[in-house]
Amino acid sequence: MAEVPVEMSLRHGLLGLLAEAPASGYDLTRRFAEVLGPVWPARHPQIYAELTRLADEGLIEVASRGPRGRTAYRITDAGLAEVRRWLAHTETDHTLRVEGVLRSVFFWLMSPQQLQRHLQREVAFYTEMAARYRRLAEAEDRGEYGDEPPVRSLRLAVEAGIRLYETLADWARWAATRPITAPASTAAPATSADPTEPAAGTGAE
Amino acid sequence: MAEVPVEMSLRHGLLGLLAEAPASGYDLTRRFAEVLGPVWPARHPQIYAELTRLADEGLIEVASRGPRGRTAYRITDAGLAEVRRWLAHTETDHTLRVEGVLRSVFFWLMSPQQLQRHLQREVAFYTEMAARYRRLAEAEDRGEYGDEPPVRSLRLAVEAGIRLYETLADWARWAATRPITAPASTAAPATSADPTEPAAGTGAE
DNA sequence: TTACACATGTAACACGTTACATGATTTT
DNA sequence: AAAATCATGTAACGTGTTACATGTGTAA
Repeated sequence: MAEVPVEMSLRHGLLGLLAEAPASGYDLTRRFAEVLGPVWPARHPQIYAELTRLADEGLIEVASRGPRGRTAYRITDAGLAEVRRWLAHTETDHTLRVEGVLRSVFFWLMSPQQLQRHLQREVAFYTEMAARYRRLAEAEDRGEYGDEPPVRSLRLAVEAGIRLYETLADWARWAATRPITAPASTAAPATSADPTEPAAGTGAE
Repeated sequence: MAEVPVEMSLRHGLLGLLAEAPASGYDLTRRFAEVLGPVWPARHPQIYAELTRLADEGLIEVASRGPRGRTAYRITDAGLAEVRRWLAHTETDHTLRVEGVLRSVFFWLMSPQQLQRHLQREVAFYTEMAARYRRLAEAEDRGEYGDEPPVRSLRLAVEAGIRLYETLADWARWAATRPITAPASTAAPATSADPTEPAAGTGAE
């Protein structure tokens, strides 16, 4: 209680999910993995630890105990107030941390062949993710999950997923058309003895 | 040398920057803050610690010592090989971690007023960041930094910045038009007595 | 009866931030 | 002479991952 206010997204993510309905650490781990994974990953040890802390602080409480040690938690009034405080009265941390973009700063260290291969894989990945979120959005739009406020909120996050991954796919496609190491006339020349490529097999993969 | 291969973006980010030219911890801290900050933040204690480790492992070496204890490092052949290995032969970590999107999952816990206010601020922030990157891109396109491969690479990262922030700005604007808590007819009705708004001050902050 | 999904946890370590600390050179 | 900037570092802590460990209930 005499603690300084801390910012920490996982804790508020858990509180937010529990604001919808009681859930166990196991449930929450799955929701994080399935829905929030790409936006906010969290493994079970971290989740269980945080739940213990939240309970100690009175922001959540045990709702029920089930079969194999299953412990479901319910959010308390204090917990609800805390998520709301976080949402409405704290600054969003705007750090992005996109490794795919960080790597692009160093593309000049790759051979044109390696770069094309890399960007193709990136495009494939981002496209697939965009499609996955698009399917989710369509299911939601078909009303498969109802249209309660929590579902409408989730729809927004899903839309962000679609748009972000589409943007990254477009970006990677565009990047593939830009000459980096070669002074270049138009696009990739495909063949060239390249000193950046190690002689023999790359080993793994 | 008998170490297991580790993945870790900061270390490769540093190696990548040093592949361009020798630099000190101070220089690298500034480059991370100025250019890579929004994509990959790193504070000086982490950078100095990592530089020490990289030097121990022979991936970089002291290039020169300057005025007030300044120590510039240069990448070694082993270091160059390591960045290249990372770029061409390791999987990109595709985790996004965007707090602004995580928060959207819980928008239903905010009053319409709070939500509009929040989204307005988000739009403002993302728009400003997009503009900042756009200015950088324009300077690069004007040739102000030359057109060497490292600059061309950086141009790609800058483009990603523009596109990602624009996407987020658009998304936030779109989100503001979607009814969450109200069953709604068209757009935001602006006034409504809302039980989600706590009566008095929320306390701290 | 065997395997699988459910369910929770600990320990060790890797990564990252904040606060503190120190001192040198340069600019005003 | 003071302030700003350069330049590096330590210590403590917060956050996040991996590997290990353990046991229960259900379905094949």
